[in-house]
Amino acid sequence: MEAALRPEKPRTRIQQRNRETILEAALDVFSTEGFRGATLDQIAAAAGLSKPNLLYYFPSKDAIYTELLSTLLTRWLDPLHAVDGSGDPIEEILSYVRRKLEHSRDFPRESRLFANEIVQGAPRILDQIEGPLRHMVDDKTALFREWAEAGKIAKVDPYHLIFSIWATTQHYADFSVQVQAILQSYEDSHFADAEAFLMTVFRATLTPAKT
Amino acid sequence: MEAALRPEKPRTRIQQRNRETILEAALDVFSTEGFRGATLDQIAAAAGLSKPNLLYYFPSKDAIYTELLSTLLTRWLDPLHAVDGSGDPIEEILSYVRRKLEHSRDFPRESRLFANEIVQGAPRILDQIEGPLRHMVDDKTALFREWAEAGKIAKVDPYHLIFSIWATTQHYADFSVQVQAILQSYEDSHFADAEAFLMTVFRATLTPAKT
DNA sequence: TGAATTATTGACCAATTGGTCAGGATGAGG
DNA sequence: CCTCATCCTGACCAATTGGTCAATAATTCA
Repeated sequence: MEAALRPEKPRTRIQQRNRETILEAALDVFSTEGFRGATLDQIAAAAGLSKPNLLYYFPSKDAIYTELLSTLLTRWLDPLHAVDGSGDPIEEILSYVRRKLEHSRDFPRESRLFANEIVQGAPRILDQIEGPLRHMVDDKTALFREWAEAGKIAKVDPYHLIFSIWATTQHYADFSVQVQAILQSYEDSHFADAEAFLMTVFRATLTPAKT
Repeated sequence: MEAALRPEKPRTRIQQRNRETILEAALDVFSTEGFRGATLDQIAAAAGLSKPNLLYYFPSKDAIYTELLSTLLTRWLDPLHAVDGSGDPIEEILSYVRRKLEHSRDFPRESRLFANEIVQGAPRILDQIEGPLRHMVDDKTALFREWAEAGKIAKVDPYHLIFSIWATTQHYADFSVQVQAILQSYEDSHFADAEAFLMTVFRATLTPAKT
């Protein structure tokens, strides 16, 4: 049973190390070139391995990409999972924004890989989106709606609220070239400003109108 | 002089028609596959022409792509150009948001093509971004800053304001697959909701605090 | 109509790409 | 030290891809 779900675990140290090296290099290449744009030769070069050696550890280019995508998606969803009814609603949502922004700062390649996949029609991840992702969003929007009914946050469309959080936070990873070209900041210095700005925006949006 | 700036204008009717057919088909293909992912065969098939015939009208794959990109960029920037000091500041900015959202609804392929290019590091449009685009943004942020000083809009970072407008509006084109998977709306029906939501967000963000 | 210009194509090419395979190198365990 | 499994590679392959070219078809226009 276990074996059926996770058919292969790396056995030797070498396997462990090389699989990781490959995935790391592949993330670099796939995130800037997209699936079709990336070549095994590029990945092999980036990993410091020969192309046949890549294919000793992974059955195909597709397999590398798919593995990256699936591990990526869980991490992408994690912050949303953490949103629950325990704390102050507005602070809860603002924390989510903050976590997503940190995600963009700390894992920009993952964000770009995901962006590439979605922009191009999500050909190999659509079922994940229509399944788990959609369900979790449905869950959280229900929670947001409760909060709105109870007057704890302003009455805004919860789906579009989530979209706007995704859009504004991911922007700093996905469009970082543009952001840096405009701000002429070559480090991550602008993330602090971005956070301050987004806190203002979402606090203003979510604070209920005075009765 | 004129000729130097626009070295080649389509001469015959056939040229006019076929160049347009090709660009239209190429927009379809490039926007969903990215530059490297797209093939001349795909574009030729989509255009209903033979591959050598494509290359009779355009010198290379690159040339088709570049032509699309440059015409696209001007249209992308147009709405920002239209923002000036003539009207009420908040309404002026909200109009900009509305126009950008309409752009996403009416020209999603252009938006995705642009997104593809930027996500992948803007290899063939970076100078356009560092030049004209950045200058216009610098212009408009200066205007926003004046408005903020004068107390006509809230004091928010004008650069991040613009980023957030781009991010939230383009999201509906670039990530339309995701949006539609979550909302399960297969038409553009959600654009009206998105507009209402974004109007709320930016009005709340820009309305100055009561003194 | 007929000559000149423009449009179109099949056949072809060199380079690239994902992937295979037989055999050799390098470990780990006894 | 020997053996066996793991690891690695050069050489190779078929398919794809951007692009060329000579020859043919269609238009244009006098």
